[in-house]
Amino acid sequence: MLDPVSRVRRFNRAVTSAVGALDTSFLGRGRPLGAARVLNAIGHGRSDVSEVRDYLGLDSGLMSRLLRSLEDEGLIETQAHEDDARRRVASLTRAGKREFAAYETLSNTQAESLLARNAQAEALLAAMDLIASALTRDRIALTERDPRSDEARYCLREYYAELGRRFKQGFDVSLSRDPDAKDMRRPRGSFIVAMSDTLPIGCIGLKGTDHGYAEIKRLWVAPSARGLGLGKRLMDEAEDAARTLDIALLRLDTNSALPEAGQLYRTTGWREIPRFNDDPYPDLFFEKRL
Amino acid sequence: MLDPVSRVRRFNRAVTSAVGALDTSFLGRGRPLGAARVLNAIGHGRSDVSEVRDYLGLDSGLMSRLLRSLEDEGLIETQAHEDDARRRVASLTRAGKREFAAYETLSNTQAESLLARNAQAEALLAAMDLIASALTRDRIALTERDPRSDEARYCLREYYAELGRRFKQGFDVSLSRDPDAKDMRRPRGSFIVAMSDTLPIGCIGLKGTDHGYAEIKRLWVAPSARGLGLGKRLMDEAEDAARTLDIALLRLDTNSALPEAGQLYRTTGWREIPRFNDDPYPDLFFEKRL
DNA sequence: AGCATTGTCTGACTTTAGTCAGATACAATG
DNA sequence: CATTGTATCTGACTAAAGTCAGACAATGCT
Repeated sequence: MLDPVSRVRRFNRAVTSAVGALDTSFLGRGRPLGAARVLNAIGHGRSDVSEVRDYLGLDSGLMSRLLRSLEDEGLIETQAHEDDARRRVASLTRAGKREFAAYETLSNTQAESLLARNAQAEALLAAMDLIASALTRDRIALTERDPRSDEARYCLREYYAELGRRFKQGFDVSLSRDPDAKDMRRPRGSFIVAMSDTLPIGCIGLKGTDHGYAEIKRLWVAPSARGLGLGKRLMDEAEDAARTLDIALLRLDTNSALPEAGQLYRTTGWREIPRFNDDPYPDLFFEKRL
Repeated sequence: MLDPVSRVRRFNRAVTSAVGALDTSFLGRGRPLGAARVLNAIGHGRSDVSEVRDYLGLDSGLMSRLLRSLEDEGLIETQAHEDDARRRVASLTRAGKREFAAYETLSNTQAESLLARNAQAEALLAAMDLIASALTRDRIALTERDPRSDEARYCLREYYAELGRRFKQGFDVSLSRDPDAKDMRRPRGSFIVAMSDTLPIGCIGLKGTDHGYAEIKRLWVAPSARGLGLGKRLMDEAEDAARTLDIALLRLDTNSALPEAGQLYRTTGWREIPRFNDDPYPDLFFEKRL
């Protein structure tokens, strides 16, 4: 009843019935669930037939029939892939887009009503983020993004907000050496965002300089994604990016108010060095040779 | 991507595939899901056929056939209900108990592996409790329990622990006027536990005295279940219990370090009165005439 | 060019889930 | 004791999901 396993299982039961309710609402549009799922997968940008099939785990025969039934309804069109005529690419027709939008509205409405029913919506959302990150930890994708992209800017905002909370004196980005976006773009550098499904949950910047080394900047992991080893993965990815850019020496600065960061650097081959810049915030400096 | 609705939907997707995986693992025992669900419902103590049918939402014809197939497998036996021969009662055979235990092991193993994969298991469990409570808020059952039952004692332990955290001077139950269990049993009083599925998430005690009034004691709501109006429901239930016991006057004491409690009393017809006991912890005293 | 491989489609099939209209046996009621 | 109601069961049906073996065309490889 009260042990951890029971609590997980209670959660499973609660969530199973909630998920079942969403499935049921999807049936309200007069189409079997299988066809609805294919339509939605296509609507969400999975145009390649084999991609949809893998995503939904369908047999190729079944997949083909579901496509046919959606075609008969006039909701999708398929054509051969331009590079490989064996592969087929599906797209929504005008009617298909309308139908997809109707499913989106259903999903959004049920999500909104869940939030509206709940007084402590922010706590609920934080709990959902945490669980979703834990469940999809094997599917966290590290992707190179432009440092000015929505995803990157979301991460940076969250990162600055967290520094503001953790530094006694707060954090004002204009006082810090804010790296120029172009220093974190290839070929000078790189910016990597960790995506869990559609949510950015971590980032790291590799900032090129003219001093014979590159800097690691803006390493951030969302609170909901801590404990998954994501910081290490981001760091490894940034080091790989540095190697592809023929960068042999990395430096970074950090603050002793972020002990978990210092710990990570010390255990992954970084060496503490004297201060190498005049940024007012950091008080710890590291270097690593690749 | 980052708005509340997207976060809920990301959670839904993450959880759908995790839950789907559990269903799939249940298929590994060579039995359709429907039959497995019936077997598990019976294993969990739902012996009455109509009870299982309601719980699983099955048509009576389908239910009958699933029972038959489990009987053919030698996993269950059915017999007429002893008070009403129309109703049937199902029970597991020896082989059925083994099979049920195997399903339990599957569920437990997957729950354990989820926890084991995760460094921050306690945070994950807290998030799961919160979400499960929010999703099942319409199914929270208030049930009278013996104050010495496992469920009641779990609630009281949690209650004392919370007081210890919230009182500056801590909380030592031996210094407080700990109500005797028999004062919170009928006919002198009552003890009510709020159950969400199998988890106790709140409690309240009605303690009989010999002074012409009864006291409300040990009103507690689990952190994961706050914001659902559960405190008010527990209080209403305790007042109802008092009425059935012909108690006309209620008193309670509380502490100003628990502002949400004082707020609840003030808005539900309680009147502040002078101190009526010498317990060292409370500093606020209320009375309500029924 | 010849041959194996790949991606999709078709037809024939099975299993699972679910519906619905009686049939049957028992219980409650006046 | 007849009537009405209730719980379950049976038979006949449908829809949906899934499986499997081959067909077919395009592609890749030697």
